[in-house]
Amino acid sequence: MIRLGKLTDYGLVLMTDMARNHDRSLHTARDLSVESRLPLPTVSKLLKELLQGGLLVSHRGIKGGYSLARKPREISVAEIIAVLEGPIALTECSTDISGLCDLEPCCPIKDNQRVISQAVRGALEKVMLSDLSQPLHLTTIRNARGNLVPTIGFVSGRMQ
Amino acid sequence: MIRLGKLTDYGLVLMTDMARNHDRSLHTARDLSVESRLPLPTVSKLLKELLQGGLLVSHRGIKGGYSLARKPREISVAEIIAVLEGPIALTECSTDISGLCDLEPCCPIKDNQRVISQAVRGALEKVMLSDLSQPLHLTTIRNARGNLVPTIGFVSGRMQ
DNA sequence: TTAAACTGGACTGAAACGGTACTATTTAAC
DNA sequence: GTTAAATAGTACCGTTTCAGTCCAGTTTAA
Repeated sequence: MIRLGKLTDYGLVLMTDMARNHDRSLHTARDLSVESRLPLPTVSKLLKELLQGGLLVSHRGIKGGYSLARKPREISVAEIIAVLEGPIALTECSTDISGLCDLEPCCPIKDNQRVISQAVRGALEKVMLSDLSQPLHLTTIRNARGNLVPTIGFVSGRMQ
Repeated sequence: MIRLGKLTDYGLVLMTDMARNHDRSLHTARDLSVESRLPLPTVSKLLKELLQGGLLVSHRGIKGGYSLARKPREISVAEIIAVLEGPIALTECSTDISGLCDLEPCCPIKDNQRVISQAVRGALEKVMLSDLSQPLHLTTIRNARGNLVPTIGFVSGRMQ
């Protein structure tokens, strides 16, 4: 399974939450912890990283907090992942930093790895934070007949 | 960094190698080990997994070996990765198996995770093994003027 | 001055991963 | 029929990475 670490997943949750409540100018780590049901230390850690990655701006001191550095539609999922997991590449070979792979000088598929990484990167760059935050709230969704129904933990067939 | 395990990377190397030497009907683990410069036990292990995943067919006994189950253009990179790493999903939540996530009943972005996973999966399904094996051999590539130049460990700007 | 919030770094237990070894089974060739 | 070469299956272990936590420091509104 190609997978993101849990922390990156949580990071996406936090970013999505901030995008949803975009009207609120400042989000404290504590608030986000409660809303996301994630432990405070973890939330705090993630916010720091997202800040350092330039995705958030912070206001220190009491009455401080974090807010999105840009509009949700201007932040791609690729960026968020890159900040939390490093550059998006499927192997060390695909990174721009060289010298990490033993087979480097004669690696048979080095350039092909780039093809793959680029495909994934391109796909993720097209998904924006606004795409994650707007479409469906989990509490109510519209069913096939167009009626609004309360839903818990069930996902519409929209994507599949 | 979204990344594949080293073993998956090696698996791609092996599959690519078999696709390149597609004329040779049978490839032994030993041959592939020499060609790929990968340790024999590792190669052997990978070939077993690729076999079980249905990507290879095997012939046992002396003069045995492995060969591709289908033509290179009919095997996608997504399949290879899925065999070696499990289903392509970015988080446990994105898998069809449920009940793994604590937040499952009220996860705020569960359906959105699927959007992301689907984007990546779609991208990888479009890249076929034949795309990896044919385009450029590392020894010679064509430069901007169309001249064939010997190249070692350098990649053309084709993708970027 | 105080309390609430961010900032930075360090630490630890657990899980995953890479890598290897061993044994059994199959089969072509002599 | 025996042998040697190859696949098939399983089990193991050391290393590394990851998730998660904690603490001490800094900033700033009230």
